[in-house]
Amino acid sequence: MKLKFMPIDYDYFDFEGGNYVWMIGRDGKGEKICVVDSYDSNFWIILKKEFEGDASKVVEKIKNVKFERDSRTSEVLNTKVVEKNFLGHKVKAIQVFVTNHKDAHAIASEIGDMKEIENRREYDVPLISKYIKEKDILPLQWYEIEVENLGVDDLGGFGEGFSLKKIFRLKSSKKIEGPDFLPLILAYDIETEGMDATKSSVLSISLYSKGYKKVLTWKKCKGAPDYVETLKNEGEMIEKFVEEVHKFDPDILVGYFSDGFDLPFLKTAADREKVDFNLGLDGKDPKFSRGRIPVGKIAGIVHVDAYRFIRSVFAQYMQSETLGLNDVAKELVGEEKEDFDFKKLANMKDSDWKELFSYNLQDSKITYDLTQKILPDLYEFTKITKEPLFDTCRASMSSHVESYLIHNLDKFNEIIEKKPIGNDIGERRSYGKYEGAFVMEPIPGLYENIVMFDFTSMYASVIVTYNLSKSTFNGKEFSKDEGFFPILLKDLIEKRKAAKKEFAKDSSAMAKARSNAYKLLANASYGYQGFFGARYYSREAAAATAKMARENIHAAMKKIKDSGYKIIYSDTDSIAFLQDGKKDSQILELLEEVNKKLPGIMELDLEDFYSRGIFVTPRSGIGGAKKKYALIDRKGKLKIRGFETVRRDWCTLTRRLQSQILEKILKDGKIEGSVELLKKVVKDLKNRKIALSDLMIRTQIKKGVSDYLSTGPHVVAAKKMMERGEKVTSGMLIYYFIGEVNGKTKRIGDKVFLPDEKADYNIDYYLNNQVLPAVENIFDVFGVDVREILDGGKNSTLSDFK
DNA sequence: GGAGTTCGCATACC
DNA sequence: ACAGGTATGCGAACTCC
Repeated sequence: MKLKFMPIDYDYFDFEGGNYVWMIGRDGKGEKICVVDSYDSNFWIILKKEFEGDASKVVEKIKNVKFERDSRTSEVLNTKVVEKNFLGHKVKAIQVFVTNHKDAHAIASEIGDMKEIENRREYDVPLISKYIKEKDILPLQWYEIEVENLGVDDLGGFGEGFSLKKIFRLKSSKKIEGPDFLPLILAYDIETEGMDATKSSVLSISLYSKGYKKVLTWKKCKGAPDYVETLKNEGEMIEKFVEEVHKFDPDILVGYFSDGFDLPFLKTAADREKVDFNLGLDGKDPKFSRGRIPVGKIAGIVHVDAYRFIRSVFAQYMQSETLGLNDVAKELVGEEKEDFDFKKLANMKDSDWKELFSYNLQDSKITYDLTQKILPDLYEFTKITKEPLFDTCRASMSSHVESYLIHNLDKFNEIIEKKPIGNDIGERRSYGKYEGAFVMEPIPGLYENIVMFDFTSMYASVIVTYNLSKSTFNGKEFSKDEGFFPILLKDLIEKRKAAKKEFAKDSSAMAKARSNAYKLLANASYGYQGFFGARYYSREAAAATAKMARENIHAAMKKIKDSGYKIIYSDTDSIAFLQDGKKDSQILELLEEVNKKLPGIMELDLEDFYSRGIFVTPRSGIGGAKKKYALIDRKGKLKIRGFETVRRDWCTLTRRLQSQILEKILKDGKIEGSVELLKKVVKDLKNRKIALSDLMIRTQIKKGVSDYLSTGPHVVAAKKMMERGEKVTSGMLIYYFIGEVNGKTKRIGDKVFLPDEKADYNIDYYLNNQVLPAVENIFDVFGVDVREILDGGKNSTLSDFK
C-alpha cells in the first residue's frame, strides 16, 4: 500500500532485543497515522593508519563480542569495512552493527583498546538522530511511503492500547514535494491552589485554540460563562482534560513553562487523585525525563513548552526584561495577561471564580497566539537542524548548531566526533579564557552626524574566510583545504542571504523565519567552537577567530582614518565615525573602498546615519566608558546602550529620568532644560511625592540563598521572603526598596524592605545611590556639576531643597 | 573604626 | 553546563593603620 506521509514526532521501542522507531505524522488526507520502522544500531571503529591492512583481522576479533545486561544480550550482528573521513582525514573504518543501541556504548567498550584501533565513534549519538540521518526520513518533510498494516500481535503487540488505529510498518520511502505543514495547535494552562502538587489542588484547566475555548473546573460558581465546564471533583476534571485533548486531537499541545510546571503538576495531581493521565496516543501517561528541568513527553502529541524555545533562541534579541508570559507576549504579540490577585484564593466569591476562569483562559489564549507567532521559526529550525520538533523546541543554541553539523556530514563522508566526557570537559575549562574582541575607548562628549559601519555576521565570515575549525587545524596552523565546518557555515551564510532576498520580495512570516534561523545559527557557530561541551570544540579555532576579527576591524579602522575621518568608537564588529560634512554618497564610496580590500567573504555594511550621539566617562571618572552610549538617528529614534535606562536592576525613577534627559539632549543638542527635569525629581523625592512602585529595585537571584559569599541587598530581601514562608527559587526576580531605619548602620542591606512592608523610602539612598549617579556623568559632558547646582555649592546634604 | 582596595555579583554589549 | 569574551558599577568584605 502506498501513502503520503509527513513525520512529526519520533520515538522508539525494543522488541526481542532490537530497536524499532515509530513515527506519528499526517498522511496525504491530513489524518494522523503511525509508521513503524526497524533500526539497525551501529557505531564506527576507526583503524590506526599502520593497521589499515588488518581490517579483516579486526573484524574477525570483534564479531563474537557479546554483552549481557538486564537479562538482555547484545551482540555484534554484522560489520562493514568502509573508506570514510574523520576530522578531515581519510580513514579505514569498520561499521559495527549491534543488537540494541542502548548497548552500543558498552559493546564499544567491550571491544576495548585493541592495538589496531584508533577510535570508536557514534555510539553516543541518540538513536533518533542516527535513524533520521541514516534513513533520511526527515521531520516535517513529505514522503511517499510503501507500507503494510501492522497486525495487532506484531512486534510484541506494539499497537495494543493505542487510541490511534492506523499503524503501519514501513517498507520503503521516497522524498516528495508537498504543501507546508499547518499543525493543529492546542494551548493549555492550569491554575492551582499552591506550588506543591502533592498537597495543592488544580483549581482549573484552560484549553484554547482557533474557534475553541474551554475552562474545566470542579469549583462551583453561579453564573459562570458558557466556556466553563464544572466537573464533580479534581480527578474527574483531569480525566475530562485528557478526554478533551484526545477529542481535539492536536499535533501540538503547548504550554508556557509547562515542562517545569503544568504537565508535571497535572501528573502528580492525577496520581494523588488516583485517576488516569493517559494523554499519549499509545494510551500511556506522559514520560518525564530527569534533568535540571523535567521534560514532559507525550507519545504522539508534540508537547511544546514555548518558554524554552523563546529562552534559547530569541531571548538575547528581545527587549523584555523577564521571560515571563506577560512580558514576552506583550513584546511578541502585543497581548497581556489579565489581573488576578492570588491572595483572594483563601476566600473566593462567585465573582472571584469568574475572574479566575477568565484569567486562566486568557493565559491559554496568549500562549496560543505566541505559539502561532514563533511557529515559523520553530518550523524552520526543525527543518534546518533535522531534529524532531519535540527536541528542537527544547534544544540549546549549541545543540542546534551541532545538529545542523551532524545531519549534514554525509556530504563529506564524515564520521561524527564524540561528545566530551568527564575529564575532557574539566580539561577544556581549565585552559581559561583566550583574548576576545577589541573595544575602543571613546572620548566623552556630544557628537554630531555620526556614521556607523558594521561587519555582517563578522565571526562567521571570519571562520569561513580563514578556514578555522577543529578539522582544519593541524596542531600549528589552519590548513588551506576547506573543512566541512567552514563549508557548512558558508552554506548557512549564503542561504541566509537568499532567504533575506526572498523575504524582501514576499515578506511572509515563513520567509522571515528562514532568514532568521540561518542568521542565528551562523552567529552561534563561533561560540560553539569555543564551547567546552561541543563535539567540534576547538579553542584554537575560537581564539583565531577572535584574533582575525580584531585584525580586520583594525585594518578597516585604519582605512577609514586614512581617508580623513575621525573614529569615535568601535566595539567588536562596528565602527562609528564622524561624517564631518561629507555627503552620504561619499560615505557609501568609502564603504565600497573598504569592502574592496576585505579578504574572503568578509563584508562591511552601513548600519545607519545618526544625527547625534553622547558618550560619557565611567564612574571612576577616568577616560571614556565603553559599551555605554546613546544615539539618535535621522528619524529621531533613540538607540541607548549600556546606560542605567536599559538596566533592569535600577529603579524606574532613575531609568525614566535618565532616558528623558538623554532624549532631550539628543533632540535639542544642548543641556538646557535637563537641569529642570532633575530638579523636579529631586524636589518630589525630598517631599516624599514619589510612588513606591517607582522606587522598587529588581534583582535576579541566581543561586541558592545560602550559596552566596557576599550578602547583597537582593539576598537580604530573599532571606526576608524565606522567613515569611515564601518560596524563593534561583532564577526569580527579587523586588525590594531601600527604606529609613533607626540607628547607625553601614550596610544598605540593613535598610532593605519588601514591597508590601511599611516603611518610608530612604531619600538619601535614592538621591545619592540612584538618581545622581545616573545623571552626573551626562551633565559632566556639558561641564555642569549637578551636585553644586542642587545644593548651591555645599556638600550633598541638599537641605535647602525642600 | 575609618579609608582605601579587592572581590562577588548582576547585567549589559556585541 | 547547555555558544564566547569584554565591560560597567554596585555593595560587601577585606586590608591596613
